[in-house]
Amino acid sequence: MQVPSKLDAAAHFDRILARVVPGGRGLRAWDALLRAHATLLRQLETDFESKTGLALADFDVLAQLAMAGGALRMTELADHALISRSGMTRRVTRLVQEGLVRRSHADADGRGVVVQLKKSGLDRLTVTAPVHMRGVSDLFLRKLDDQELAVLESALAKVILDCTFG
Amino acid sequence: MQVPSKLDAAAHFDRILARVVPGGRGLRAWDALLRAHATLLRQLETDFESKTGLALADFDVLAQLAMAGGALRMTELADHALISRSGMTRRVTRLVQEGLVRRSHADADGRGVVVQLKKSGLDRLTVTAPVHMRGVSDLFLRKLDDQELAVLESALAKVILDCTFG
DNA sequence: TCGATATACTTGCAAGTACAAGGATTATAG
DNA sequence: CTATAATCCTTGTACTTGCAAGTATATCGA
Repeated sequence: MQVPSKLDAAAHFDRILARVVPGGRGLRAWDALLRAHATLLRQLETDFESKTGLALADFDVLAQLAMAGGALRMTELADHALISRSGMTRRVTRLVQEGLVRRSHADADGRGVVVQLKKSGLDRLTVTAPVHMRGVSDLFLRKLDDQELAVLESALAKVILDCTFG
Repeated sequence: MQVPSKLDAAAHFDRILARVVPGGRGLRAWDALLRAHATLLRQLETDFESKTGLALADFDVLAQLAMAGGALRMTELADHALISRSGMTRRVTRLVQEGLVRRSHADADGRGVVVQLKKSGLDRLTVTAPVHMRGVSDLFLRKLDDQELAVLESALAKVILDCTFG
């Protein structure tokens, strides 16, 4: 038989699930995490880019730099932004071309590159940050109460892994 | 001044944040969501692919088909898998080449394409599903108690949007 | 009935990503 | 002091993605 019957497929899959995750415990939470992340980010990226002309990924780099006091090494920047080092190299190249950040050499380490936020970058951040924060607030924060946010924060913090990208 | 001083950048950014999100309410929850998703998926994808030789994205298609009873239209499949229709076209093409699913025409709609899980696809799913479920269980479910999972499920369900991809 | 519009899927294309390899510098061990 | 290994970043390459346009079918309105 090439194509399993309708009932077979679903029932069979359910049995396999039940063997590893009894009662499907928490699987709906996992699914909700995937759906919430995918749809929220999709919407936030689209809205942000259309309103500001800036890619949300580029905004994130500027914000990470600002939160770190204005400068970070390439590797730190990549870790903070959750992308690979090679990806960050190209992203920084774009931001340098747009005049928002500058590259300079690390004082103590000849291999290192320090990315610095320029005034124009901080200005751009100043204008665009409220747009993004408003988006996060409207689509996420305002829909949840303080207790929910507290549980989200502590629970999700427990499952964060320490892994590098690329 | 090309490069803002260290204190300026961070303090300035904090002030902007505080204007839109007083007290930074819930922003750490948002950040935890992004980090948890990125690091968990990274690890799960790497582990799963190395253990089974199957891309996690392909596994997801097979699982969605099984849960739906064995067959879905292209558009439904794309919606379930949270990717664009064009992306699903290519993914299904790969799965057809591997002999795991088949394309057939929708009975009532000449435009439609129905993707059907084949026996070999269900077999592949049977072998690989425990690997993925075990990963989700180890990295996510087992680290959280029932109450945390319940709050995650209900809270995240509230923020899921109804948007299409591509 | 027939033309206009909408929907379903596929394909061309541009953009982004990660992996692997490479060049440069620093750290470590003998 | 030197050789080896480790680290930091960049570049080559292959792959994946989504958007926009194209083709085919279906639906709606006059």
